Amino acid sequence: MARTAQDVTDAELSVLQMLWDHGTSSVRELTERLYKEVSLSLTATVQKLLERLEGKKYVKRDRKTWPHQFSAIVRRDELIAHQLQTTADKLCEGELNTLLTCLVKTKGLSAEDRESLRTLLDDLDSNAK
Amino acid sequence: MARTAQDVTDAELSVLQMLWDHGTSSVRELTERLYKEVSLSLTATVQKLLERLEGKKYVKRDRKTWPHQFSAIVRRDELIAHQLQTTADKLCEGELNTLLTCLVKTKGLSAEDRESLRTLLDDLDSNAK
DNA sequence: TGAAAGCCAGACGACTTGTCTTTAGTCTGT
DNA sequence: ACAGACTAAAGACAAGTCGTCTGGCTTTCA
Repeated sequence: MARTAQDVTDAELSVLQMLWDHGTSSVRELTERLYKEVSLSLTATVQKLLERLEGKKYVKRDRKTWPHQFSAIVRRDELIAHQLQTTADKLCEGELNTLLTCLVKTKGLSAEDRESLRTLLDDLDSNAK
Repeated sequence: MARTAQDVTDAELSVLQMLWDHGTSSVRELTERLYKEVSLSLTATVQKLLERLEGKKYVKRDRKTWPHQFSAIVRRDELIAHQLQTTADKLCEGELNTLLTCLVKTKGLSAEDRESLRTLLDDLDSNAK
């Protein structure tokens, strides 16, 4: 039994970052931004990464345009939340709250960090009301 | 270039869980708990996992006893914090606060969850004062 | 219609990871 | 002190991942 596949690999993530930062793009544009140069092999690499991201439903492709236009269909914070949920499942039996507590407890949060978190919680409270 | 190695793999984690739950153990004990049976190959597998965990400084081995006794040298919450930091580094440029914010924002925390978090923050405040 | 670019499928090599085999070392009861 | 049983250590191995590349095809546009 070999290792379990990662949700998003490093190379895939770097493509996603470009899509988040610059919006809908073509393969060429992405390649230029990522590698500062364009070649047959490099664009093929990006193509493959996009293909895999498309399979994972993190990116969508507009096939009606030429060249195809790619855009992210997860937001950065959604992906983060998903990753955290995965970690929670593995280490805390899915208890996100446990994980949050561990996190807040163990890592040194600054006073400002704590303050902004508290504000955030307040907002949530009033929305939920 | 292949993928970057995982911090703790699934099989390694299951060994760690046993150490967390039952404390210092021998290879045989771990094997029995994990597989409900003992064989040459299974114990060798556990042995190898322990060896790798030792290399990662997550487990220590007492070579003075026979058979060797193994124990975890990270706590569960330390490992969790480390995993989260890794995620933060990858997705938020290391900003743990950003990650926390994303998390709290995106995932539905219950009112009780929010309350316990707030209490936790209060505790931290008074300790830090 | 021919050149330039993009699309796609498949192949590849380096690496990871869980498992197993083999050999050598250590303990136990008699 | 020796047979038998167990443990330790090292390495091999298969299956899978992942980033990269090649080569053949399609589309666009001058």
